[in-house]
Amino acid sequence: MTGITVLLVDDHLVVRSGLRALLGTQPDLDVVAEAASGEEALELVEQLAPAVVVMDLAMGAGMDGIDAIRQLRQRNSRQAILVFTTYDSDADIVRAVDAGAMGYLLKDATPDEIFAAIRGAVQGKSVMSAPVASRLFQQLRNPDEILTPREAELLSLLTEGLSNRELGQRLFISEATVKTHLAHIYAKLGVETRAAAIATAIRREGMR
Amino acid sequence: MTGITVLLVDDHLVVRSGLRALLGTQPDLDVVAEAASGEEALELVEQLAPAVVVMDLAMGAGMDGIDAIRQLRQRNSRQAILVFTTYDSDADIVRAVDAGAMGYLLKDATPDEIFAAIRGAVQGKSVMSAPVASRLFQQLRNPDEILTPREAELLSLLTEGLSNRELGQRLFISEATVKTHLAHIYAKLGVETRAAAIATAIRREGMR
DNA sequence: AGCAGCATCAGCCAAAAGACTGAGAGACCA
DNA sequence: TGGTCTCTCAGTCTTTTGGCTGATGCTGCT
Repeated sequence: MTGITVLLVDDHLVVRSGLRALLGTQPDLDVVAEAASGEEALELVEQLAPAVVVMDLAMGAGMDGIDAIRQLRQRNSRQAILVFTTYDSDADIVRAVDAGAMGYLLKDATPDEIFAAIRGAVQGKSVMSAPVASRLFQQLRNPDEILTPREAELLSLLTEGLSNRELGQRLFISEATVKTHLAHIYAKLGVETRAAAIATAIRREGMR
Repeated sequence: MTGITVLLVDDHLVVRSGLRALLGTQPDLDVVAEAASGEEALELVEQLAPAVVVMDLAMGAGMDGIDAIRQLRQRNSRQAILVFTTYDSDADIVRAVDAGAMGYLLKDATPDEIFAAIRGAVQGKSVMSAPVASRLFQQLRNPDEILTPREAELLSLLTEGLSNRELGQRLFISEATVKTHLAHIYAKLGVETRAAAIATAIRREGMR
């Protein structure tokens, strides 16, 4: 009678109980354990070998979700890993998929979406929330929006609040060059001011 | 037999079910309804007049938690309002308390803390998570660095990348006033440019 | 060899942001 | 009543940013 065994990983107790309550309504889904940290998750996977791991990315202290996914993959465990998180940051999506996540759900997903994602994951299907999918799709369609390494470097410093002059000094380039790079960055990010660039960089790209 | 009636407000279904499951273990706490938005919350409060409203601050679209709290206070309803959110941003704390919140809990609070906060709130006690309290405490020691509610509101919008003009339009004040507020904010944050202010706001204040 | 992309730089101009001073209205408190 | 705080606004001046055009050297690919 054993259905699909599920391990929940989230540092927030309310989220874990919420998921447990939701999944409890489905006869074929069995939450076999909960973990509040990446470390705990690794242990429990080893002990219980659940079919699916539902994992938050942001985990208070210690190992974060991405690291945990990587570790699981390295131990070539065969769990299907589903990311279940609040933010649809481009960088997080790419990193999670790269680390080996099977699906990517947002916390405002409907119960049906969550159930479907879990059932799909054990069958090797990749499921993601609509906003997440559309972000990935958009990235594939617009390669123009990919920052060059130098631009990314500049953007990273930009999020620390440096002025053009300081950026130039830090990177050993003239202020004119800084401006050129910034203009390109703004165009690629679809913004018009440095403030907006910083805001989108931190939110969308997950920089900090 | 009626216990303390509670309304849950959070745009994430899992969080609502989690809270409902947790509160369900306490015989004296009755979750009478759930709302997924600020608008919905206002309606349900009017209809059901719950003793306590447990409210998330970040709510996808539309009215955010702070606005909802303000509206509730204006309709001089006597609900105790508890903020239940993920981030312990200084600015959010100030604004929420200013708007009329009785307590401020973080989502990684233990069940006992949550229960105690709800029971305390109906008796007029103000309860907050330890990290939140320590932030407020630290602020009291450096009164020069405390942002006024208006400044906090402005800073919050600032982190979205708005220009001075846009800030003025959004807050219905002149650009001159925006500049004055910004000058004060910069002084309090110890920065000199808006970019740096955004950077520190996001890193130090946990805004996003 | 030729072309495309990247990184570098200059100069010009308009717009935005920031520093500084001063000031009035309302709230709150001693 | 007087003092303090907060929020509001104005004007001036300097600095910074951003938009635009154009240009050079390097690399890698075809």
